[in-house]
Amino acid sequence: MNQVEEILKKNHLSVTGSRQKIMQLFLNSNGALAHADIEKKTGESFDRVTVYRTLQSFVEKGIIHLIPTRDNSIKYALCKDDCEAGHHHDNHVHFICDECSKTICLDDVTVPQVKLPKGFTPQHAEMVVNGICGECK
Amino acid sequence: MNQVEEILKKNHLSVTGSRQKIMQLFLNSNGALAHADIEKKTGESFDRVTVYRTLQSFVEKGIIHLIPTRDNSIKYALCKDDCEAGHHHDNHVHFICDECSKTICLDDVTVPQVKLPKGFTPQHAEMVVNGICGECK
DNA sequence: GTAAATTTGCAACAATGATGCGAAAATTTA
DNA sequence: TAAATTTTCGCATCATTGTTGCAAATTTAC
Ligand SMILES: [Mn+2]
Ligand SMILES: [Mn+2]
Ligand SMILES: [Zn+2]
Ligand SMILES: [Zn+2]
Repeated sequence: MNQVEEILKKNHLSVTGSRQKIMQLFLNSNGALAHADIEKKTGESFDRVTVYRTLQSFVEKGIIHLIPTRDNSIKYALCKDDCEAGHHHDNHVHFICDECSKTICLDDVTVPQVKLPKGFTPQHAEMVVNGICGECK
Repeated sequence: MNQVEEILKKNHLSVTGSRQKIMQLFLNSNGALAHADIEKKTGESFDRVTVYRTLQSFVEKGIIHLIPTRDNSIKYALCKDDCEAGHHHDNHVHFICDECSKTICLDDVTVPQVKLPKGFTPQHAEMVVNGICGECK
């Protein structure tokens, strides 16, 4: 049983062509992927709707997480092992390169806490940094 | 000359019905506005395209700024006085209430700096905090 | 007040995403 | 391993969001 199959089985997802191919894409890619990237790379293999539904189920199972971007395009990236179905707890900073426009999970940089005004109760914080990445500099 | 007209003139925008009405909405509202909010509140007055273009020109002039959200819906809020055309420099944290789903500029809370891995050069950072706001708690 | 510049509304289009449903594929059962 | 059951897929269809070109209307400048 290969790595892809293992991940799907572990998360109680049936092993189908689209899921295998898309999961493999995430494992190969070193940055985050947009829906459009995936559709481009899977070529003619799958229907657009299937790609949407596959990404949704991966998110629900805690296999991948969404990354908010300033231009409101959704990106997806693999979660670390400790995310569970229905409850993500990655809390790392994301970096978007203005040069190559790659989106990178900075797994080792945690989102800092900020002191909020009286009355505000924080639940979750996201931080996205734009700039030039290591490879483009 | 009222406040709205003053703001428009100061930013070298011709004073038109849509711009006046939409600017007034921002001045009245205490939170950020989505395109849909604006369309709802301006009722039948203007075309959808006009609202888009009005918001765009306000952003370009540095009158309002975009707020990224986790669900990838764009929100807009008034900039502080020191933003200029083509170059925003609000760098405050934004808060989104999970209860009333209001989006609030925390003007006094600046986005903290984070130490990035070797090679990464930061240019701009956004931080969005979700939780319960002062009024909902 | 008139000419020039800008903005508006409309039509048309593109991109993104959701849903219902029958056909196909995967998993379970025996 | 074959049949029964469950799940997923692909297609058609629709909704929402946002963009563009262009002629008509409005605003501004003179
Ligand atoms: Mn990440
Ligand atoms: Mn703000
Ligand atoms: Zn780069
Ligand atoms: Zn609230």
